[in-house]
Amino acid sequence: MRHGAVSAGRRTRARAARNAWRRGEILRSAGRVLQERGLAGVTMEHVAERLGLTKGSLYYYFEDKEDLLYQCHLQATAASLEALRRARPSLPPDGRLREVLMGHIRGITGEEHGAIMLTDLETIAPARRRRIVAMRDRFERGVRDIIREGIETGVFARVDVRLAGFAILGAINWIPKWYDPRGPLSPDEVAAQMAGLMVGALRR
Amino acid sequence: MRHGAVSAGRRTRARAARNAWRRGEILRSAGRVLQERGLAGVTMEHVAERLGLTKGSLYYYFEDKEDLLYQCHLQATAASLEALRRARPSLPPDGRLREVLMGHIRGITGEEHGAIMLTDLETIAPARRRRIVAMRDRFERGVRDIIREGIETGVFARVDVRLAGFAILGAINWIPKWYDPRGPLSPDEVAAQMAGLMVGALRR
DNA sequence: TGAATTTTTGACTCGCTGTTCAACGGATGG
DNA sequence: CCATCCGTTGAACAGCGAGTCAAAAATTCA
Repeated sequence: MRHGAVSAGRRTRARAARNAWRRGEILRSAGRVLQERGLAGVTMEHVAERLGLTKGSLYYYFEDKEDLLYQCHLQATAASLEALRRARPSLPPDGRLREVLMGHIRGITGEEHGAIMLTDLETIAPARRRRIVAMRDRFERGVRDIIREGIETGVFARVDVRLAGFAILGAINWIPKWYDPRGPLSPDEVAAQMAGLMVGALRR
Repeated sequence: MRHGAVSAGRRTRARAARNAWRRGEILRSAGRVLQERGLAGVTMEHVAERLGLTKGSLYYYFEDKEDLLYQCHLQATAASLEALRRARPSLPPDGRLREVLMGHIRGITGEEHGAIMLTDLETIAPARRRRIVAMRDRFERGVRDIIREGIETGVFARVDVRLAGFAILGAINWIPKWYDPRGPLSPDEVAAQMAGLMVGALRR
């Protein structure tokens, strides 16, 4: 019995892990297709095809297409928030901002959850959209806080914090439009160079 | 006969002007709907509805949906190129860049051809796409040239020209994602402030 | 006014794509 | 070796939305 229970537990856990991995695979696939064809051109079949599945299978893992898109957004936004959380508070504002931005950029250029930031939130129903927007706002606020602190400390020039935040995040979110992973710059290099550029632009 | 010919000529010209105006109206309508619903959510019916027309009418002015989108892109890109052309060569690099960017921003935030820059070019067939890309490249090259000149003149800091160009244009192209025309900032104010921010970031 | 021309309509077709579901195979556990 | 459950299939359906077109309406011109 105990043995049986453990065994059952093991099975379930292994299954669950497999399941989660599959979900992740689908999300990545969706991210890549999204980047290639643009939101307007993505079909469930495209997403499935890329994994050698049929579109029917996708519905075993996700409620519907919107759910799939939503999870993509969620994951991408969560990754950026994670970068914010991770930034070592011991660093001065410029160093800290650099870390946050690099994390954000890596999340966007990496394979994990291809640049969904770009796609329109308009296609997602209000309830789900609110959650994404709330997370995104929290991230933006975090970035602005660092900029503000930098100005007060005298490390950064006296810019309009709100606008500067928008400008920096816009510059970053735009990266997928021109960045080619097969090009000479690795994701890490882009992250480092772009983050350096931004922080350098703020510094005085 | 001569009279008849002249009269016919007049008629044709007036008609053509009306026709062109209508086309422009449709493009503007498409631009606005595009901004509201995102490329994935735009239907021909939406575009027509906004003007009190039926979608059938649109096909009198445009070949198909792709053609409509293409013309939107064309107009927006042309406007930015125009800003580049207009920039007074007598100005120093920083002033000239400021003028170009302001023109570009006004084109994006204005009513004329609402932010199509945002939407994916992927939905447009290769032949047409090439033309848009060529124009966009010409614009980007123009901006980079100014940046380079500024660096050589010593007005701008020694940044990576390519990356700086991408960053600046990204920051600008992202504006429609957060800018609300009904907010406190007029399009001209946004243009002035953002352009100022960019040029200030480059200046050394 | 009447004829000619431009513009708009609205109903129709048709392909595409999201979604469902009953059935199937394959792995897992006993 | 059987029973069970999981994951996948592929066929079917439904609805949406692009595009068509003959006919109607509006406009222009003589």
